[in-house]
Amino acid sequence: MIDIRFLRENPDLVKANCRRRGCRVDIDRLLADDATCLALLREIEDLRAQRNRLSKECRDRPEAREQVREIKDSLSEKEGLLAAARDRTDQALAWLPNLLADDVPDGGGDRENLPLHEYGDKPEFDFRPLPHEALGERLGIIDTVRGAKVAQSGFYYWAGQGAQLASALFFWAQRELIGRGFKLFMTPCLAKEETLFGTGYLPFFKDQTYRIEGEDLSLIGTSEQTLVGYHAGETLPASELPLRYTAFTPCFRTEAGSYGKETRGIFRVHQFHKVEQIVFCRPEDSPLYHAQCQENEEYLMQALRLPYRVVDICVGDLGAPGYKKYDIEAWFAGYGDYREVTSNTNLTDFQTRRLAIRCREEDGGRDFPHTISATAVTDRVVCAILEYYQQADGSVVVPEVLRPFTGFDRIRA
RNA sequence: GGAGAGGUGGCUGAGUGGUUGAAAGUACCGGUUUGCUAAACCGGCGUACGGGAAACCGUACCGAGGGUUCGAAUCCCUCCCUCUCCGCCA
Repeated sequence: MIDIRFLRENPDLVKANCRRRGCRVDIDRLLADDATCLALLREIEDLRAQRNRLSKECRDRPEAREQVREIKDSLSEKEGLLAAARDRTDQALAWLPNLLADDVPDGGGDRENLPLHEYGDKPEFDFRPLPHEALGERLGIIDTVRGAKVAQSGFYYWAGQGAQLASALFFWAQRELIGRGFKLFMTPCLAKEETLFGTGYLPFFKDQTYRIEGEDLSLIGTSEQTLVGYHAGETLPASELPLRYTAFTPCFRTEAGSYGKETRGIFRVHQFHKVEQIVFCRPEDSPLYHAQCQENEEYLMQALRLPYRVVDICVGDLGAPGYKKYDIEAWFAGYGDYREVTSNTNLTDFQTRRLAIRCREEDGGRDFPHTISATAVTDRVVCAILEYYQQADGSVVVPEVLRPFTGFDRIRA
């Protein structure tokens, strides 16, 4: 949420931001509605003050009651106008995207993200490497057919050694993050609209959300929603920041409108699994912790020995709540290209404003903390492992760091 | 799912129509005093929004939303949540 006072004082800046992001909110109309609200608010508060004063006299002076009644009539009329104007401003404000960091690259979509650096050597094969879906099928560890039978196309099973490998990865990643100061949670996998709105998923990604019929509940698209929402309405002592939270949850996305886009394999599915990193920090510290989360992500990739590159996300690919975002794209040997496996976003105070999460300094000063939301690992990382570690005989070697958790060092058909 | 109880400030807890934004206690902050620890005493101590250079003023807030009334924490309606007992259950 953009601070309405910031908008009043910097309309041109917000307009420029909207233009850059292709956001169609009419700022002038928003400001006009806001001015109406302020004017009405002043009138209403004056009337209420009069009413309160007069009604205290009513005991001794019953004739004052008639005056109060008149005030009430004009009050309720103005209150109606205020409610309508406020509704319009809230609506517009809800759709206003976050500001952008100065150095966000231009660009209209994911093709124009800016590669920053690469790590690791792409593997050389003396055979033709397979994509993960082919490997998964041959090894009997990815079952999309039964996923579709039991649920729907876009769902799948990890089976046998594949499920063990995935579990090992997720468990290992959680342990690593705990070792880096993160507090582990197991969270609800459903959340109410307020929570999805507060974390910026609504209204922007409404069509990506599975909603439970007849309930104010939706399946979470990420544990970011439940981990950030955890502190909704709270005031955090600044001395306790940063708070680092992690959780492993399933993530549900309808992927409406993305049919035909990367539909092969299990790269884009309705349910995936993710270990998440969330940081709440003082506003001035968010670039620091954004970098720290990035370092954590890269550390995990490096420990797995997966080649990857880091890309700086351009305007067109940066979601409305984001201020600055980096993705890690792992090398998918069978696919023959880099593909997104994790992302790391500095959301500044966009979420904390919506969720009314504040921090209080020792001296009593209050502010909205910033949040960082970064992936640690997902199923996509398992896919990258399969493609990178595949062998000529069709087996897949288990990355060394995961062997203590899988109990085997190779997946065979 | 059935029956009952309840939601007031950081916490405990008074308050059933009129200077109650809310007693009291506790916690916290400042001060005084007493060898230390501690205690005693005095003072302060909610949030948000609006106005103001500021002091400060106004408005709103006692789970949420409506209603009654000149006036609602207090009365009425709806909803939400929590707790206890019973049933069911991983």
